[in-house]
Amino acid sequence: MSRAATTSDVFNAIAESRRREILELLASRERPVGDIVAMLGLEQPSVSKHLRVLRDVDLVLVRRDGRQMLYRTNAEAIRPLHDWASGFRQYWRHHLTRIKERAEASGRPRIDGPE
Amino acid sequence: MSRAATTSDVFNAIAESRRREILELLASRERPVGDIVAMLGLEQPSVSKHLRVLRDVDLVLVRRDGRQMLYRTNAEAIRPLHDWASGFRQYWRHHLTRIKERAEASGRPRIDGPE
DNA sequence: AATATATATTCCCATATGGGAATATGTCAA
DNA sequence: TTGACATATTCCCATATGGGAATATATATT
Repeated sequence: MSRAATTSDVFNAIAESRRREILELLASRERPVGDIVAMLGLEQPSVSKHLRVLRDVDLVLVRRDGRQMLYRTNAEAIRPLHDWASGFRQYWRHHLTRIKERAEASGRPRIDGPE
Repeated sequence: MSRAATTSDVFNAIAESRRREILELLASRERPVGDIVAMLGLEQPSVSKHLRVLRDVDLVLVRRDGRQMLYRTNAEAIRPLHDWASGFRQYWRHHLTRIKERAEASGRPRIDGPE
């Protein structure tokens, strides 16, 4: 097997930094493709291809307005990513904090149980 | 140019679901490679290769214990990902909810505080 | 209809996989 | 030293890019 498709899920889709930039641009307001091309300095076909990937995983929504296609970020689709990362928050506190907590709470059932 | 290397950054490294599973396993405690192989049902070389990628972007830390290599997740490295996704939180609330909140709570401190 | 404008798609190509198989490396035990 | 155990690395291969160039599609304008 080879690497998973960029359109297989949100995690793969945002692996590309250009696509993350596009999502940032389209988060606060919808914009036509041409604006993205101008703002990021990419080739138009390149932007269209990235948008296609983002659309396939529902990270952006589109609507037509005359000859323009107006894209905007579907922030809701980024949530799973945020939630996944949030699961690690409890572990990224500084060591000192963790040691302190452990000392203060000795006797308490294992915080860090098996599995 | 082709697709970016999985070791180019955290975003590319976690694009692979197997690697995300490994990070979850190693978040609460360090474990030898063999345990990961058994728990995820993957081939040993495959696990070693995934661990190599995770190491290259500092998503895991290692120490040797006899012939075993004990790996554990470096949660701190997942933070950039979480932070990036957090930037979109303000946009993923439902419209109705947002409108309602705005109407009811003008002036009230944020329910959904920072972090 | 003919032309211009805005996007999308297709083709080609160098590159980076991820899995399987085989092999190398490192460490402990007898 | 020899053998067993635990990991890591290398090779091979099918697949999926992402960028550039060329082309197709859709819509507005005259």
